[in-house]
Amino acid sequence: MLIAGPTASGKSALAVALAERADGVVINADSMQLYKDLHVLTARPDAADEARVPHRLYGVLDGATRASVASWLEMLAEVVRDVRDAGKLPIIVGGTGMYINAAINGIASIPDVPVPIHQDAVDRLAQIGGAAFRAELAEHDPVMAQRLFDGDSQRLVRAMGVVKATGRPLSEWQTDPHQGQLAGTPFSLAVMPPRAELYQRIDARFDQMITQGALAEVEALGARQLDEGLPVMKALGVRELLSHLRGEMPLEQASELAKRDSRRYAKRQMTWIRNNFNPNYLAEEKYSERLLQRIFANLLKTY
RNA sequence: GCCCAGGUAGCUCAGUUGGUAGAGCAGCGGACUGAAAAUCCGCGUGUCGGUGGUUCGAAUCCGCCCCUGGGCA
Repeated sequence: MLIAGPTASGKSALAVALAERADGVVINADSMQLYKDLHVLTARPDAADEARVPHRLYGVLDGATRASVASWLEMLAEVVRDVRDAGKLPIIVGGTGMYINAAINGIASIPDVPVPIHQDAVDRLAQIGGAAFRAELAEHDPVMAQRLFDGDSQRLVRAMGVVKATGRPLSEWQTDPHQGQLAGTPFSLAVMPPRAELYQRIDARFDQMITQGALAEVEALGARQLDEGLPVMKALGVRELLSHLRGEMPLEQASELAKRDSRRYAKRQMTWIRNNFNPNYLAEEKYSERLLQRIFANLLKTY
């Protein structure tokens, strides 16, 4: 089973409820909840949830490491196999569209880009700017250069790194047969609450995170002096709360900015779900008992 | 009650000597193939407080009314 939804939609609560009734295991498909450093701020399931049903792939990586779709997909394959071997139902839940997409469709098998080559691309881009960098990329991978914008630094660097490291354009690698998708056809669900209601929940939840210790968490993360480019450092709220802790802005302002970023993120997630995810069941409301009953009815009808 | 200053986008405000309006923020739509809570692309969303008038033409000028803030009583 696959559950997608924007942040604060209640998809995790739904996953737990379904797992309880269907002898399932909840498996994380959320890039930030992979890291152990930010328990509260990334809204990871709490001890009470974990006591109700088994959870996998939550807080399994150190913040100093860099996950990727590919590494997640590998971990996922192993976990799903374990869960199935145990005769339980895997329930994959998360808001990271690219991960969910990989679970359904797999990904092209592309060699790793060595760190020095990646770093060269990063430095080069910073030095000559996006437009010139993209022109250089066009000499190695015209298809990708055509497809990307000057400002899309992340994809430009990735494309350059791959072609330099492998001698073959990323645009070609990506047309290779995809691998690693899950076997079978999952029952898929999307939780898409009304916008205004979701935004209210996001705002309220952030205040709650603060009272539950998000600040201390971020302070501890900051004390580790990790590279600012690491994924965990990009979690929503980290930048603003660190800024507040350095005395650069009042907590209230940091909160407002973090909430705004979270709302924008939720909007991007919903755009992704609308246009890239075709669920067996679309719930345009937040999680509730009634919703659960309707989902079960639908499930039985489908299978 | 009188005197000022204001009422323009969801918010804060611009708006030349009259030619039916534009910035920032918020917001909305979209892309997404190994950092994805990332990284990008696109879009003003409007009874210019109301109503009469002057004018070919009014957010701009005049009258009256309503509302907000400040002052004087």
